[in-house]
Amino acid sequence: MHGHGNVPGMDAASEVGVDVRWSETLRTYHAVSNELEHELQAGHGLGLSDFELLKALCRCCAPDKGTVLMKDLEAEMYLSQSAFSRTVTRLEKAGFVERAACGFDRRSNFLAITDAGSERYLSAAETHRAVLDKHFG
Amino acid sequence: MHGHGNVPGMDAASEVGVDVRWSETLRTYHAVSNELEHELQAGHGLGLSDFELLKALCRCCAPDKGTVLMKDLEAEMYLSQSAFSRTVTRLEKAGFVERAACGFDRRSNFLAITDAGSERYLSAAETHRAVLDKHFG
DNA sequence: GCAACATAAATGCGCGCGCATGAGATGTCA
DNA sequence: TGACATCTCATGCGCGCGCATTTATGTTGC
Repeated sequence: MHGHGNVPGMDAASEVGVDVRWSETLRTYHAVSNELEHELQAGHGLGLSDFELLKALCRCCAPDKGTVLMKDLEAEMYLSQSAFSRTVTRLEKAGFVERAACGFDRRSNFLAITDAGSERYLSAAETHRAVLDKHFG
Repeated sequence: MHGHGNVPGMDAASEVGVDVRWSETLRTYHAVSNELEHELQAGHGLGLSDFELLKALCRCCAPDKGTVLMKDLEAEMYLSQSAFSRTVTRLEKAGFVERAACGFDRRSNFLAITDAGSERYLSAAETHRAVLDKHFG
């Protein structure tokens, strides 16, 4: 049953190790992301992708201007282009983010975080850190 | 900005460490699960949850009988009860799994893997291992 | 200048997920 | 026994996701 391969000895052991690493990743991911999702939603009205986008926006934008090109921000995230676009729409409707036209390329948009977005992110980040500390600390 | 807490010194460093562990989990999870999803779907017509259910079914059932109570199998998986139920329905329609009534509690169902399910799982497991080896090996 | 191709973002679509609820079977207790 | 809680599983519903396509621009080669 076990061992489809041709190299005997520590082959099976290393394969088991790979399995263990993956199943621990799965376990950790589901436990933490489920709790993050619930806590962020209940406490701050944010989904995990919403939070991650705000986090990346705070991290990537110039400290003075607070603005990034959407495509650059998208590259920082684990989301498809369409999911990213809709997350931006969601956050814009909530007033946490603003699209701004780019002067030299009218296909592109800048993205800026609003004051409300900044405040919401900062309070959500405390919840976020608390959950992470609980699981990893 | 950093450090909302009360213990100075290595506080900030440990918090960063927690962040890094979580973001690495996120990165690994997305990279591996996306590739697993694509490879399993393209090569064997199975989603990741389908595969994980077959895997748990092979692992949990008695070696001779090949059958488990649905609720027991559900407890082994990172799926809600409804998602689990629908995954079973999907796999049953595909002919990889069979529901069987439980004699002494008519609420319950046994779940059994079929020969076709076993074959499909075994070939998919090779793809699965290859992807895992590529990322972790 | 213009046709062909490339890029940024939005949108139509189907799918799998979780939550809430429903349907049916079983357990409990007066 | 009858009323009611509990358990197992299925289903209605809305949501966020990725894929494919569309729309609007830019860019390149002739």
